[in-house]
Order: sequence, then structure tokens, then C-alpha cells
Amino acid sequence: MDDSTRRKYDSRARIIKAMGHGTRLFLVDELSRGERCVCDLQELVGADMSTVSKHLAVLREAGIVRDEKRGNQVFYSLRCPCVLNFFACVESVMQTSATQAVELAR
Amino acid sequence: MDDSTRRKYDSRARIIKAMGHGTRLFLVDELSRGERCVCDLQELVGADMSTVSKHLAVLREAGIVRDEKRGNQVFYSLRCPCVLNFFACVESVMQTSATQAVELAR
DNA sequence: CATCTATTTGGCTACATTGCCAAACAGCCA
DNA sequence: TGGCTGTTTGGCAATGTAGCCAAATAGATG
Repeated sequence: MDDSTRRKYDSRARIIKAMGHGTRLFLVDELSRGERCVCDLQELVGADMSTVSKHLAVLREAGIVRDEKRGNQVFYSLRCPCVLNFFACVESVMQTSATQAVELAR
Repeated sequence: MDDSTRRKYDSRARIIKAMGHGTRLFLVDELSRGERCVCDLQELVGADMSTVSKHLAVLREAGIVRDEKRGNQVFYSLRCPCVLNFFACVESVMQTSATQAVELAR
């Protein structure tokens, strides 16, 4: 694999990697229902505010969410809702695995 | 977020995380064109055979690819081609970022 | 059986990620 | 300005991941 090909796949992987964390997946799922401020998300996640903020930064840097400051709050929203398609595929992967596990057990 | 919710998102994230690496993304892309044996993939990737084998193991354990031993070769193929949908979304995220960067520059 | 090829596994080091705490920062309001 | 709330940043320890080499394994073949 040459350098430019590697760069191409690496930059794509960076975006997918941003989705590859339970908390961040949860955040995206929550944001699919509309914009939320960090404090609301923090409450839902139940982790330290700084932890949530850093997860949001990862999603923002990947281009998946957008932030907007209003007053002293920051509201996050999905910039590319297509990432929600990931969920359906993940379900299907899990379904296939589960089905296969049952078949092997028989 | 309660424990069972966390587990739910973590297990979903595990599958996405498996796609979150340049080399593994490349492998999936290559496998979308049909099954390949490890030695072919190794040549295409240009890394150590053991490295490629480990990446394939990550994809296999996530349920994304399947392996089949024939003779003394192992052939890998996509078990859930829906992961290819990731590519389109990633492109759209990158497109949005690029467009926005241009607009900000103006 | 001995050996060859294809693949996986173990082990190690280097590097990246996560999550908490503390500190800094930004906007609001008295 | 000073203090308050909401958010981000810096720093650190713990843990996880990547990639290489060497060794183990499995099937084919002489």
C-alpha cells in the first residue's frame, strides 16, 4: 500500500474511530433527537464534565457534530446525521453473530 | 447511564472500533471485491504477515468478516457487507468538512 | 517422517486513549 | 469588578492498541 493510499484510508478511519467508543456512540444517539447542551449530556452520561467535553471534542474534530455557543452554554448537534446509519449495520452484524452462534450450538 | 445501557453501547462500539483503523478499512474495501487469502492481503497491505493476521482477527472477532480454511490457506470474506455503507457516510462527513473549510476561508 | 508453505500466537516496546482532578477560560449578572 | 455557572484545557496514571520478530501450528507433499 503506497503512502497516499495509506493516508486516504487513515483519514477515513479517523472518522470511524471517533464513533468507536460507547460513550461517544451514546452521545451521537442522543444528539439524533436534537441539539443538547454539554450539561444535559453530562447528566445523561454520568461521567465527569471534562470527560464528556473531551468526547464531544473528538466528535467535533472528526466533523460528526457541530457546536454552537449561546450564552454561557454550548449546544452540540449532529452535523452529519448519516452516521446514524452505522447503528443499523451494527445491529445486523450482531444479529448475524447471534444467529450463527445459535446454529453452531445445534 | 446505567450499566446495561453502557454495555449495549460498548458492544456496538466494539464493532465500529474494529473498522476504525486504516489497514482494516483497506482490508474491508479489498474484501468487498471478493474473498482473498491472507497472503494476497499481506502483499497488498505490505506489512508483516503477523500484523495483517491480527487485523483480520479483529475484524473476525467483531463479526465483520468470516474465515474459511482451504488447503493450507485461509480465505477471508465479508460476512456483513453493510459495513461498506460506512464509506459513503465517511465521504459525506469529509465533504461537509471540506465545504465548510472553503466557506470559512471566504 | 521430514520439510515446506501459510497462518496464528506470544512477547515485547512504542505509542495512543481514557478518565479523573485541578486549573483556566468565557459569558452573565450583581 | 467580583463572583457564579458552564465549558475547556493541562496533566497525570492506568489501560489498550499497533507492529515487529520469533516461535508454534496446520496442512500439503516428497
